[in-house]
Amino acid sequence: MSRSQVRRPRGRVDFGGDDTGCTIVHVDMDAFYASVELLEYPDLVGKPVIIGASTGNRGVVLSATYEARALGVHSAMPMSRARRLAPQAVVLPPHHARYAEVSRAVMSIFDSITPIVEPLSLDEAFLDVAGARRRLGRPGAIASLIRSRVRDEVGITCSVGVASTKFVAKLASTRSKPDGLLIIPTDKVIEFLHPLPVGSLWGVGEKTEQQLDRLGLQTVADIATTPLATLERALGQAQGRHLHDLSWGRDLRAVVPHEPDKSIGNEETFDVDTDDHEWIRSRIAGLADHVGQRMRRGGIVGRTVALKVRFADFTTITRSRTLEVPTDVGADIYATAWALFEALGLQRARIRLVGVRLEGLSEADETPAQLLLDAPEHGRRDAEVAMDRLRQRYGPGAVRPGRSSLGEHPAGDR
DNA sequence: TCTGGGGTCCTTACCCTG
DNA sequence: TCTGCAGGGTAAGGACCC
Repeated sequence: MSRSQVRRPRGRVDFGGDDTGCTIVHVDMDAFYASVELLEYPDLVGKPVIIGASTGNRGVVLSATYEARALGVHSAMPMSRARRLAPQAVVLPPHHARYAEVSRAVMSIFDSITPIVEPLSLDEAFLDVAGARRRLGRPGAIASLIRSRVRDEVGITCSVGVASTKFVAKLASTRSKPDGLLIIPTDKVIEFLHPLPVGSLWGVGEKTEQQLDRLGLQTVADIATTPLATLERALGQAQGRHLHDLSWGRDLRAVVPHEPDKSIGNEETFDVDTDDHEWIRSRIAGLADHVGQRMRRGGIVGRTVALKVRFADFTTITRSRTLEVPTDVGADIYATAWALFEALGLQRARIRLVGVRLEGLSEADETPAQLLLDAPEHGRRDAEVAMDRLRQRYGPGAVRPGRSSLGEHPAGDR
Protein backbone atom coordinates (compact mmCIF):
# COMPACT_ATOMS: atom_id res chain seq x y z
CA MET A 1 0.00 0.00 0.00
CA SER A 2 2.99 2.27 -0.06
CA ARG A 3 3.85 4.92 -2.58
CA SER A 4 7.10 3.18 -3.38
CA GLN A 5 5.21 0.13 -4.57
CA VAL A 6 3.77 2.18 -7.34
CA ARG A 7 7.06 3.51 -8.60
CA ARG A 8 9.42 0.66 -7.89
CA PRO A 9 11.48 -0.61 -10.82
CA ARG A 10 9.94 -3.70 -12.36
CA GLY A 11 11.48 -7.15 -12.37
CA ARG A 12 12.87 -9.49 -9.79
CA VAL A 13 16.40 -9.07 -8.54
CA ASP A 14 18.75 -11.34 -6.66
CA PHE A 15 21.78 -10.33 -4.68
CA GLY A 16 22.65 -13.82 -3.44
CA GLY A 17 21.64 -15.44 -0.22
CA ASP A 18 24.43 -14.37 2.13
CA ASP A 19 22.50 -13.23 5.19
CA THR A 20 25.49 -12.86 7.52
CA GLY A 21 24.81 -9.89 9.80
CA CYS A 22 21.39 -9.35 8.26
CA THR A 23 19.34 -9.51 11.43
CA ILE A 24 16.58 -7.07 10.49
CA VAL A 25 13.53 -8.44 8.73
CA HIS A 26 10.79 -6.29 7.23
CA VAL A 27 7.47 -7.99 6.50
CA ASP A 28 4.85 -6.29 4.33
CA MET A 29 1.49 -7.88 3.50
CA ASP A 30 0.63 -7.90 -0.20
CA ALA A 31 -2.37 -5.66 -1.00
CA PHE A 32 -3.46 -6.23 2.57
CA TYR A 33 -7.04 -4.91 2.68
CA ALA A 34 -7.82 -6.46 -0.69
CA SER A 35 -6.29 -9.79 0.33
CA VAL A 36 -8.40 -9.87 3.51
CA GLU A 37 -11.54 -9.19 1.48
CA LEU A 38 -10.67 -12.06 -0.88
CA LEU A 39 -10.70 -14.39 2.12
CA GLU A 40 -14.40 -13.51 2.40
CA TYR A 41 -15.04 -13.54 -1.36
CA PRO A 42 -12.85 -16.33 -2.84
CA ASP A 43 -14.75 -16.13 -6.14
CA LEU A 44 -13.12 -12.72 -6.71
CA VAL A 45 -9.59 -14.15 -6.68
CA GLY A 46 -7.83 -13.30 -9.94
CA LYS A 47 -10.17 -10.37 -10.66
CA PRO A 48 -9.61 -6.61 -10.37
CA VAL A 49 -10.91 -5.59 -6.94
CA ILE A 50 -10.71 -2.13 -5.40
CA ILE A 51 -11.23 -1.35 -1.72
CA GLY A 52 -12.63 2.12 -1.13
CA ALA A 53 -15.83 4.00 -0.51
CA SER A 54 -18.41 2.38 -2.78
CA THR A 55 -20.88 5.23 -2.33
CA GLY A 56 -20.61 8.99 -1.98
CA ASN A 57 -18.74 11.30 -4.27
CA ARG A 58 -15.48 11.59 -2.30
CA GLY A 59 -12.82 9.14 -1.30
CA VAL A 60 -9.66 7.42 -2.38
CA VAL A 61 -8.53 3.87 -3.10
CA LEU A 62 -7.41 2.16 0.10
CA SER A 63 -6.14 -1.00 -1.55
CA ALA A 64 -6.40 -2.85 -4.84
CA THR A 65 -5.60 -6.34 -6.06
CA TYR A 66 -2.66 -6.73 -8.42
CA GLU A 67 -5.15 -7.33 -11.25
CA ALA A 68 -6.58 -3.83 -10.59
CA ARG A 69 -3.08 -2.38 -10.29
CA ALA A 70 -2.29 -3.75 -13.73
CA LEU A 71 -5.05 -1.44 -15.00
CA GLY A 72 -3.31 1.57 -13.45
CA VAL A 73 -5.18 1.70 -10.14
CA HIS A 74 -3.14 2.38 -7.02
CA SER A 75 -3.77 3.28 -3.41
CA ALA A 76 -4.54 6.93 -2.55
CA MET A 77 -5.93 7.47 -6.06
CA PRO A 78 -9.32 9.25 -6.14
CA MET A 79 -12.09 6.66 -6.46
CA SER A 80 -13.62 8.54 -9.37
CA ARG A 81 -10.43 8.10 -11.37
CA ALA A 82 -10.03 4.46 -10.34
CA ARG A 83 -13.54 3.69 -11.59
CA ARG A 84 -12.75 5.27 -14.92
CA LEU A 85 -9.49 3.31 -15.26
CA ALA A 86 -11.05 0.01 -14.21
CA PRO A 87 -14.80 0.12 -14.89
CA GLN A 88 -14.97 -3.67 -14.69
CA ALA A 89 -13.40 -3.78 -11.22
CA VAL A 90 -15.43 -4.91 -8.23
CA VAL A 91 -15.52 -2.14 -5.60
CA LEU A 92 -15.83 -3.22 -1.98
CA PRO A 93 -16.24 -0.95 1.05
CA PRO A 94 -13.54 -1.28 3.74
CA HIS A 95 -14.05 -3.37 6.89
CA HIS A 96 -11.50 -1.96 9.29
CA ALA A 97 -12.42 -4.16 12.23
CA ARG A 98 -11.77 -7.25 10.11
CA TYR A 99 -8.39 -5.91 8.97
CA ALA A 100 -7.43 -5.24 12.58
CA GLU A 101 -8.42 -8.80 13.49
CA VAL A 102 -6.31 -10.33 10.69
CA SER A 103 -3.47 -7.97 11.59
CA ARG A 104 -3.52 -9.27 15.18
CA ALA A 105 -3.22 -12.84 13.87
CA VAL A 106 -0.23 -11.89 11.71
CA MET A 107 1.45 -9.93 14.53
CA SER A 108 1.06 -12.89 16.88
CA ILE A 109 3.04 -15.01 14.41
CA PHE A 110 5.77 -12.34 14.49
CA ASP A 111 5.67 -12.36 18.31
CA SER A 112 6.26 -16.09 18.33
CA ILE A 113 9.42 -15.55 16.24
CA THR A 114 11.00 -12.76 18.33
CA PRO A 115 9.93 -10.40 21.12
CA ILE A 116 11.49 -7.50 19.21
CA VAL A 117 8.68 -6.61 16.79
CA GLU A 118 7.98 -3.03 15.70
CA PRO A 119 4.63 -2.73 13.91
CA LEU A 120 4.55 0.19 11.45
CA SER A 121 0.90 -0.18 10.55
CA LEU A 122 -1.72 -2.92 10.35
CA ASP A 123 0.10 -4.62 7.49
CA GLU A 124 3.82 -4.29 8.09
CA ALA A 125 6.42 -4.67 10.78
CA PHE A 126 10.14 -4.83 11.47
CA LEU A 127 11.53 -7.81 13.35
CA ASP A 128 14.97 -8.04 14.95
CA VAL A 129 15.78 -11.74 14.66
CA ALA A 130 19.32 -11.65 16.11
CA GLY A 131 18.15 -13.47 19.24
CA ALA A 132 16.12 -16.06 17.34
CA ARG A 133 18.99 -17.49 15.29
CA ARG A 134 19.93 -20.26 17.70
CA ARG A 135 16.32 -21.46 17.91
CA LEU A 136 15.13 -20.93 14.34
CA GLY A 137 18.20 -20.74 12.11
CA ARG A 138 19.67 -18.08 9.87
CA PRO A 139 17.73 -14.87 9.05
CA GLY A 140 16.95 -16.10 5.53
CA ALA A 141 15.43 -19.29 6.95
CA ILE A 142 13.46 -17.28 9.50
CA ALA A 143 12.12 -15.07 6.71
CA SER A 144 10.98 -18.13 4.77
CA LEU A 145 9.36 -19.50 7.91
CA ILE A 146 7.43 -16.24 8.40
CA ARG A 147 6.17 -16.30 4.82
CA SER A 148 4.97 -19.89 5.00
CA ARG A 149 3.33 -19.44 8.41
CA VAL A 150 1.47 -16.30 7.33
CA ARG A 151 0.27 -18.07 4.19
CA ASP A 152 -0.75 -21.29 5.97
CA GLU A 153 -2.21 -19.84 9.16
CA VAL A 154 -3.80 -16.63 7.91
CA GLY A 155 -4.30 -17.35 4.23
CA ILE A 156 -2.67 -14.28 2.71
CA THR A 157 0.75 -13.65 1.20
CA CYS A 158 3.46 -11.26 2.30
CA SER A 159 6.79 -10.01 1.03
CA VAL A 160 9.88 -10.03 3.19
CA GLY A 161 13.13 -8.06 3.08
CA VAL A 162 16.21 -9.12 5.04
CA ALA A 163 19.15 -6.75 5.60
CA SER A 164 21.44 -5.28 8.21
CA THR A 165 19.45 -2.03 8.52
CA LYS A 166 15.76 -1.16 8.71
CA PHE A 167 15.84 1.10 5.71
CA VAL A 168 17.42 -1.47 3.39
CA ALA A 169 15.20 -4.29 4.70
CA LYS A 170 12.14 -2.20 3.91
CA LEU A 171 13.33 -1.40 0.41
CA ALA A 172 14.08 -5.09 -0.10
CA SER A 173 10.56 -6.19 0.83
CA THR A 174 9.12 -3.59 -1.53
CA ARG A 175 11.42 -4.78 -4.28
CA SER A 176 10.37 -8.41 -3.80
CA LYS A 177 6.62 -7.80 -4.07
CA PRO A 178 4.35 -9.61 -4.45
CA ASP A 179 4.86 -12.79 -2.44
CA GLY A 180 8.65 -12.57 -2.49
CA LEU A 181 11.78 -12.68 -0.36
CA LEU A 182 14.88 -10.60 -0.94
CA ILE A 183 18.09 -10.71 1.09
CA ILE A 184 20.53 -7.84 0.67
CA PRO A 185 23.98 -9.03 1.82
CA THR A 186 25.89 -6.41 3.80
CA ASP A 187 28.57 -6.08 1.10
CA LYS A 188 25.94 -5.62 -1.63
CA VAL A 189 24.04 -2.72 -0.03
CA ILE A 190 25.63 0.00 -2.17
CA GLU A 191 25.19 -2.06 -5.33
CA PHE A 192 21.50 -2.47 -4.43
CA LEU A 193 20.87 1.14 -3.42
CA HIS A 194 22.71 3.30 -5.90
CA PRO A 195 20.74 2.55 -9.10
CA LEU A 196 17.40 3.21 -7.34
CA PRO A 197 15.48 6.45 -8.03
CA VAL A 198 15.69 9.12 -5.31
CA GLY A 199 12.00 8.58 -4.60
CA SER A 200 12.88 5.19 -3.09
CA LEU A 201 14.52 6.89 -0.14
CA TRP A 202 12.50 7.10 3.06
CA GLY A 203 11.47 10.75 3.37
CA VAL A 204 11.53 11.68 -0.31
CA GLY A 205 8.02 12.41 -1.51
CA GLU A 206 6.73 14.35 -4.47
CA LYS A 207 7.98 17.79 -3.36
CA THR A 208 11.45 16.66 -2.34
CA GLU A 209 11.78 14.64 -5.53
CA GLN A 210 11.02 17.77 -7.57
CA GLN A 211 13.54 19.72 -5.53
CA LEU A 212 16.22 17.08 -6.07
CA ASP A 213 15.38 16.95 -9.75
CA ARG A 214 16.06 20.68 -10.00
CA LEU A 215 19.54 19.92 -8.63
CA GLY A 216 19.93 17.26 -11.30
CA LEU A 217 19.76 14.40 -8.81
CA GLN A 218 17.78 11.41 -10.03
CA THR A 219 19.30 8.34 -8.44
CA VAL A 220 20.47 7.38 -4.98
CA ALA A 221 24.03 7.36 -6.38
CA ASP A 222 23.57 11.01 -7.38
CA ILE A 223 22.70 11.87 -3.78
CA ALA A 224 25.61 9.84 -2.43
CA THR A 225 28.10 11.76 -4.56
CA THR A 226 26.65 15.19 -3.78
CA PRO A 227 28.49 17.10 -1.02
CA LEU A 228 26.61 16.97 2.28
CA ALA A 229 26.71 20.79 2.53
CA THR A 230 24.87 21.09 -0.79
CA LEU A 231 22.11 18.75 0.35
CA GLU A 232 21.80 20.54 3.70
CA ARG A 233 21.54 23.90 1.97
CA ALA A 234 18.84 22.67 -0.39
CA LEU A 235 16.76 20.54 1.99
CA GLY A 236 17.58 21.74 5.49
CA GLN A 237 20.08 20.25 7.88
CA ALA A 238 18.08 17.30 9.17
CA GLN A 239 16.73 16.09 5.83
CA GLY A 240 19.98 16.72 3.98
CA ARG A 241 22.00 14.65 6.41
CA HIS A 242 19.29 12.01 6.61
CA LEU A 243 19.25 11.45 2.84
CA HIS A 244 23.03 11.48 2.59
CA ASP A 245 23.28 8.82 5.29
CA LEU A 246 20.62 6.66 3.67
CA SER A 247 22.30 6.92 0.27
CA TRP A 248 25.34 5.22 1.78
CA GLY A 249 23.22 2.63 3.57
CA ARG A 250 23.79 4.22 6.97
CA ASP A 251 20.77 3.76 9.24
CA LEU A 252 21.44 3.23 12.93
CA ARG A 253 17.79 3.02 14.02
CA ALA A 254 17.04 -0.05 16.12
CA VAL A 255 13.86 -2.10 16.00
CA VAL A 256 11.81 -0.66 18.88
CA PRO A 257 8.92 -2.85 20.09
CA HIS A 258 6.57 -0.17 21.41
CA GLU A 259 6.63 3.58 20.99
CA PRO A 260 3.90 5.48 22.83
CA ASP A 261 1.60 7.65 20.70
CA LYS A 262 2.54 11.33 20.44
CA SER A 263 -0.92 12.52 19.40
CA ILE A 264 -4.44 11.18 18.94
CA GLY A 265 -6.99 12.76 16.66
CA ASN A 266 -9.88 12.35 14.29
CA GLU A 267 -10.96 14.23 11.22
CA GLU A 268 -13.89 14.23 8.86
CA THR A 269 -14.26 15.23 5.24
CA PHE A 270 -17.79 16.39 4.47
CA ASP A 271 -19.67 14.97 1.52
CA VAL A 272 -20.36 18.55 0.47
CA ASP A 273 -18.31 21.68 1.26
CA THR A 274 -20.20 23.83 3.72
CA ASP A 275 -20.25 27.21 5.46
CA ASP A 276 -22.98 26.14 7.90
CA HIS A 277 -21.38 26.86 11.28
CA GLU A 278 -24.01 24.96 13.28
CA TRP A 279 -23.26 21.85 11.25
CA ILE A 280 -19.50 22.36 11.62
CA ARG A 281 -19.96 22.88 15.35
CA SER A 282 -21.79 19.57 15.64
CA ARG A 283 -19.01 17.79 13.75
CA ILE A 284 -16.29 19.35 15.93
CA ALA A 285 -18.27 18.22 18.99
CA GLY A 286 -18.54 14.69 17.63
CA LEU A 287 -14.85 14.53 16.80
CA ALA A 288 -13.87 15.91 20.21
CA ASP A 289 -16.10 13.36 21.91
CA HIS A 290 -14.51 10.54 19.91
CA VAL A 291 -11.01 11.75 20.76
CA GLY A 292 -11.97 11.90 24.44
CA GLN A 293 -13.25 8.33 24.32
CA ARG A 294 -10.01 7.13 22.75
CA MET A 295 -7.96 8.96 25.37
CA ARG A 296 -9.90 7.44 28.27
CA ARG A 297 -9.78 3.97 26.70
CA GLY A 298 -5.99 4.29 26.41
CA GLY A 299 -5.58 5.73 29.91
CA ILE A 300 -3.88 8.86 28.57
CA VAL A 301 -4.39 12.61 28.79
CA GLY A 302 -3.26 15.38 26.46
CA ARG A 303 -2.35 19.01 26.93
CA THR A 304 -2.56 20.68 23.51
CA VAL A 305 -5.76 20.78 21.48
CA ALA A 306 -5.21 21.24 17.74
CA LEU A 307 -7.92 22.15 15.24
CA LYS A 308 -7.50 21.49 11.54
CA VAL A 309 -9.62 23.16 8.87
CA ARG A 310 -9.41 22.43 5.17
CA PHE A 311 -11.16 24.81 2.81
CA ALA A 312 -12.88 24.00 -0.47
CA ASP A 313 -9.73 24.91 -2.42
CA PHE A 314 -7.80 22.33 -0.34
CA THR A 315 -5.72 24.90 1.54
CA THR A 316 -5.38 23.72 5.11
CA ILE A 317 -4.77 25.60 8.33
CA THR A 318 -4.18 24.42 11.88
CA ARG A 319 -4.66 26.25 15.14
CA SER A 320 -3.71 24.94 18.56
CA ARG A 321 -3.96 25.91 22.19
CA THR A 322 -2.15 24.44 25.17
CA LEU A 323 -4.30 23.88 28.25
CA GLU A 324 -3.17 24.51 31.79
CA VAL A 325 -4.23 21.01 32.75
CA PRO A 326 -4.00 17.88 30.60
CA THR A 327 -7.41 16.39 29.79
CA ASP A 328 -9.23 13.37 28.45
CA VAL A 329 -12.65 15.02 28.67
CA GLY A 330 -14.49 15.41 25.37
CA ALA A 331 -16.34 18.51 26.57
CA ASP A 332 -13.06 20.31 27.27
CA ILE A 333 -11.56 19.26 23.96
CA TYR A 334 -14.71 20.49 22.22
CA ALA A 335 -14.75 23.83 24.08
CA THR A 336 -11.14 24.54 23.11
CA ALA A 337 -11.50 23.35 19.51
CA TRP A 338 -14.67 25.40 19.00
CA ALA A 339 -13.02 28.48 20.50
CA LEU A 340 -10.15 28.02 18.04
CA PHE A 341 -12.64 27.76 15.18
CA GLU A 342 -14.54 30.87 16.25
CA ALA A 343 -11.29 32.79 16.56
CA LEU A 344 -10.73 32.22 12.84
CA GLY A 345 -13.57 34.67 12.20
CA LEU A 346 -14.77 32.82 9.11
CA GLN A 347 -17.95 34.10 7.53
CA ARG A 348 -18.85 32.48 4.20
CA ALA A 349 -15.71 30.38 3.66
CA ARG A 350 -16.68 26.93 2.39
CA ILE A 351 -15.12 24.17 4.42
CA ARG A 352 -14.27 20.67 3.28
CA LEU A 353 -12.83 19.05 6.39
CA VAL A 354 -12.44 19.60 10.10
CA GLY A 355 -10.17 17.67 12.44
CA VAL A 356 -9.53 17.63 16.17
CA ARG A 357 -6.30 16.31 17.67
CA LEU A 358 -4.81 16.12 21.14
CA GLU A 359 -1.03 16.43 21.49
CA GLY A 360 1.43 16.44 24.36
CA LEU A 361 0.20 13.08 25.63
CA SER A 362 1.05 11.51 28.96
CA GLU A 363 -0.18 8.58 31.02
CA ALA A 364 -3.31 9.54 32.97
CA ASP A 365 -2.11 7.80 36.12
CA GLU A 366 1.19 9.70 35.96
CA THR A 367 -0.68 13.01 35.87
CA PRO A 368 -1.32 14.47 39.34
CA ALA A 369 -4.81 13.39 40.38
CA GLN A 370 -5.86 16.75 41.78
CA LEU A 371 -5.45 18.27 38.33
CA LEU A 372 -7.81 15.77 36.80
CA LEU A 373 -10.30 15.91 39.64
CA ASP A 374 -10.56 19.67 39.69
CA ALA A 375 -14.22 20.78 39.70
CA PRO A 376 -16.19 21.25 37.52
CA GLU A 377 -14.20 19.03 35.17
CA HIS A 378 -14.59 16.16 37.59
CA GLY A 379 -18.37 16.11 37.03
CA ARG A 380 -18.11 16.26 33.25
CA ARG A 381 -15.54 13.50 33.24
CA ASP A 382 -17.77 11.31 35.41
CA ALA A 383 -20.63 11.83 32.96
CA GLU A 384 -18.44 10.85 30.01
CA VAL A 385 -17.13 7.77 31.82
CA ALA A 386 -20.77 6.77 32.42
CA MET A 387 -21.43 7.21 28.68
CA ASP A 388 -18.38 5.05 27.93
CA ARG A 389 -19.94 2.29 30.02
CA LEU A 390 -23.26 2.56 28.16
CA ARG A 391 -21.49 2.42 24.81
CA GLN A 392 -19.58 -0.64 25.96
CA ARG A 393 -22.82 -2.31 26.93
CA TYR A 394 -25.20 -1.22 24.15
CA GLY A 395 -22.88 -0.32 21.28
CA PRO A 396 -21.07 2.79 20.06
CA GLY A 397 -24.27 4.57 18.92
CA ALA A 398 -26.04 4.13 22.26
CA VAL A 399 -25.28 7.64 23.52
CA ARG A 400 -23.98 10.84 22.00
CA PRO A 401 -23.19 14.18 23.58
CA GLY A 402 -25.90 16.75 22.84
CA ARG A 403 -23.93 18.99 20.52
CA SER A 404 -22.82 16.18 18.19
CA SER A 405 -26.34 15.04 17.31
CA LEU A 406 -27.76 18.06 15.59
CA GLY A 407 -29.38 16.03 12.85
CA GLU A 408 -28.92 15.86 9.11
CA HIS A 409 -26.80 18.32 7.23
CA PRO A 410 -29.09 20.40 5.04
CA ALA A 411 -26.63 20.41 2.12
CA GLY A 412 -25.46 16.83 2.31
CA ASP A 413 -26.60 13.30 2.90
CA ARG A 414 -25.23 12.94 6.45
C1' DT B 1 -8.08 14.22 -11.89
C1' DC B 2 -9.18 15.94 -7.72
C1' DT B 3 -7.26 14.59 -3.81
C1' DG B 4 -9.30 9.89 3.14
C1' DG B 5 -7.81 9.42 7.65
C1' DG B 6 -4.46 8.47 11.05
C1' DG B 7 -0.22 9.71 12.33
C1' DT B 8 5.18 11.63 12.78
C1' DC B 9 8.80 14.78 12.12
C1' DC B 10 11.01 19.05 10.68
C1' DT B 11 11.42 24.03 9.99
C1' DT B 12 10.44 28.60 10.99
C1' DA B 13 8.76 32.29 13.71
C1' DC B 14 7.80 34.36 17.86
C1' DC B 15 7.79 35.22 22.77
C1' DC B 16 9.77 34.93 27.18
C1' DT B 17 13.53 34.47 30.38
C1' DG B 18 18.09 34.70 32.19
C1' DT C 1 18.26 50.61 31.84
C1' DC C 2 19.37 49.00 27.38
C1' DT C 3 21.15 45.59 24.10
C1' DG C 4 22.55 41.20 22.38
C1' DC C 5 22.28 36.42 22.67
C1' DA C 6 21.09 31.68 23.75
C1' DG C 7 17.72 28.41 24.88
C1' DG C 8 13.12 26.67 25.85
C1' DG C 9 8.29 26.55 24.92
C1' DT C 10 4.61 27.25 21.84
C1' DA C 11 2.33 27.79 17.45
C1' DA C 12 1.76 27.08 12.56
C1' DG C 13 2.65 25.00 8.29
C1' DG C 14 4.40 21.56 5.33
C1' DA C 15 6.07 17.10 3.82
C1' DC C 16 5.88 12.55 4.37
C1' DC C 17 4.40 7.75 5.64
C1' DC C 18 0.96 3.80 5.56
